[in-house]
Amino acid sequence: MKLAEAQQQFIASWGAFGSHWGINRTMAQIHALLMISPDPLSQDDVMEQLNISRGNVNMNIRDLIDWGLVSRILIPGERKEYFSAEKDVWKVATQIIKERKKRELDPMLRLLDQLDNIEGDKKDKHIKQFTETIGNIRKFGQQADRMLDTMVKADENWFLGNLLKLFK
Amino acid sequence: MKLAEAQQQFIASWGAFGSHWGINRTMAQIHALLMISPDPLSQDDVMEQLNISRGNVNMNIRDLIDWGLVSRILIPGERKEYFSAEKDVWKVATQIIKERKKRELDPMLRLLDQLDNIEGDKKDKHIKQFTETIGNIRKFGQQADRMLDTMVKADENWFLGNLLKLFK
DNA sequence: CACTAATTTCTGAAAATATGGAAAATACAA
DNA sequence: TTGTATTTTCCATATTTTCAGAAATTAGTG
Repeated sequence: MKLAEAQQQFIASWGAFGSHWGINRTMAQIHALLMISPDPLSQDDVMEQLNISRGNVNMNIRDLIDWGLVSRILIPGERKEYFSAEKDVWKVATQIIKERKKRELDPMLRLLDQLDNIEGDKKDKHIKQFTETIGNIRKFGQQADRMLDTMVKADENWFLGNLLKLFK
Repeated sequence: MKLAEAQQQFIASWGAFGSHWGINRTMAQIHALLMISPDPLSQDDVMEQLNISRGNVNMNIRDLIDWGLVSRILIPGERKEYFSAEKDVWKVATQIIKERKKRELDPMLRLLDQLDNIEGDKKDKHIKQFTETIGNIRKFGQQADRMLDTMVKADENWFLGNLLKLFK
């Protein structure tokens, strides 16, 4: 397969993939493009290669920077800003986990804490089912929370090593 | 807190939560409602409690059944169908993992396999960066794939037990 | 069969989201 | 300053997604 074709496919699929994960298509495509680019790219480079407008590129690159997946690169003597993506897949994954945990899991757990105390007859089946469901989701969420925390802090080799032992 | 209020909040948040995860809001809300209902509900019950149209309820319940999260319940003597959600959180989680793996991770890995063989000068930095990125994502994906497989097959207690040992 | 209850599909409308491109703001150099 | 390159914001438009409600289909009943 030719490089150009493979690149196109990868960018397109990464975009589609991302959109199943709450990340918009364009943002994921820009991310894909930067991951396979050996050198940092400018906004104009991205515009040209993906055929999207300046405003769109700008917004999405800013989001990627917020997510900690892309960083600004200043090239001495150049006035333009350049951008480069983290290329270590482990770091990309833990960064995404960290952010999503903060934005989604943590608030959900806080809500579940609040919902845990219901007034009324504990024997009522509606109350019983509700508190039981909430309680179980909470317990599960807390486990997941701890596991993800450890994972984010961990070193890749340590993690994979232990994991392999576990899942032999 | 009153039960009714807590239920409302849970349903609303579960809906919002789901929409970050490629599951549409209504579908997640119906799922939430069924999880906290002690008895199976009919389409009309769901319509009434969530204020959504018959068509919408029908479509989304069908999707939930496809995902393996909800099952049809036939009550003898009753002509209506009733629906009930899996309430074991571990089963819910593994079911979702299983489905998403099948729908997203597996196709992505298949694509990456294809993209691994690029024609051209292996010294070219574009080719080098591309094959390296693809290769790393692939390796990572395969690890995740194996881990999720094990997890899906595993029993909850075994899994959590081992996990706790690992993440102490 | 015919009649009715219940489910499913379909369609256009509405809401939400993404996008392009111009205009405004900023940064830098002379 | 002033002029120019670059980035960022803004908002009208396009696209996608969600949704209600009607129509069509299916299944149960006498």
